[in-house]
Amino acid sequence: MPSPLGDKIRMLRKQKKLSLDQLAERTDSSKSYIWELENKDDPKPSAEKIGKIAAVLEVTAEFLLTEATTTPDEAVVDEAFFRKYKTMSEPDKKKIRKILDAWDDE
Amino acid sequence: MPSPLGDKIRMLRKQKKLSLDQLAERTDSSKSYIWELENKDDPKPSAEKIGKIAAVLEVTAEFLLTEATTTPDEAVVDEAFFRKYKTMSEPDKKKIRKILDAWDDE
DNA sequence: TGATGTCGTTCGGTATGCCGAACAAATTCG
DNA sequence: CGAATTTGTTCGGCATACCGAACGACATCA
Repeated sequence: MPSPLGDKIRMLRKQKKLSLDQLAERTDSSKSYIWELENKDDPKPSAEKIGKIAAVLEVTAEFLLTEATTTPDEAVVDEAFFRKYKTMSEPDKKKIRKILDAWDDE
Repeated sequence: MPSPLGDKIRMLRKQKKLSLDQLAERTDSSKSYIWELENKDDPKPSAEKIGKIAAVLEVTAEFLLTEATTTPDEAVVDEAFFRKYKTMSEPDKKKIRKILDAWDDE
């Protein structure tokens, strides 16, 4: 019954050898709530909590929240793409963004 | 009485010429709630809502939550773009890459 | 053995995130 | 101008995020 978010939190917490109490303390939460995040069905924490938890666990909030749907080697290609994008001029980048923006308007 | 978060949302929303209703629709929210985020004292939205709002406004969630200024700098916009790109299907991503590859041999 | 401590689990209550619907203001258009 | 439409605002209420406190499970150590 746990969620991907819960699994990630538990895994990272144990990796850092923290108890529920310790993680709770460092994230201004209660341990019962950390437990809920790890074990309940579909937790919907606030941005604030996720931010603090991510900081303590030394990952990005994005990592905790997204489903990691790409394979590692896809990720490499994506990173390369992003690097190239960043070398472009601002007006050109804007054009690319526009293209992406309009992508799924039927 | 508005918060920094509220100011940023309002600013970016107007910049994109969206009404409360339109932004609400695109973020699976109600317009009354978007209004609350913009105008209430100390809003504490869920990570889910902030993620969706950030995506539509084309900034990062961290920018909305932590940054002091109301206007995102280039890096924030780039990062938001990259996140949006990563949500696309692999074939679609490939097309975008092709476009970028063909960019500078005019 | 049983006292002490640490860890995870459960649960009742409170605050508030978030909603829909009604209302007010502004804007468009005849 | 007035009617229609679009925008922003207010408000009552449901659902749930988040809490503290009590509980059981397990290890440690006298």
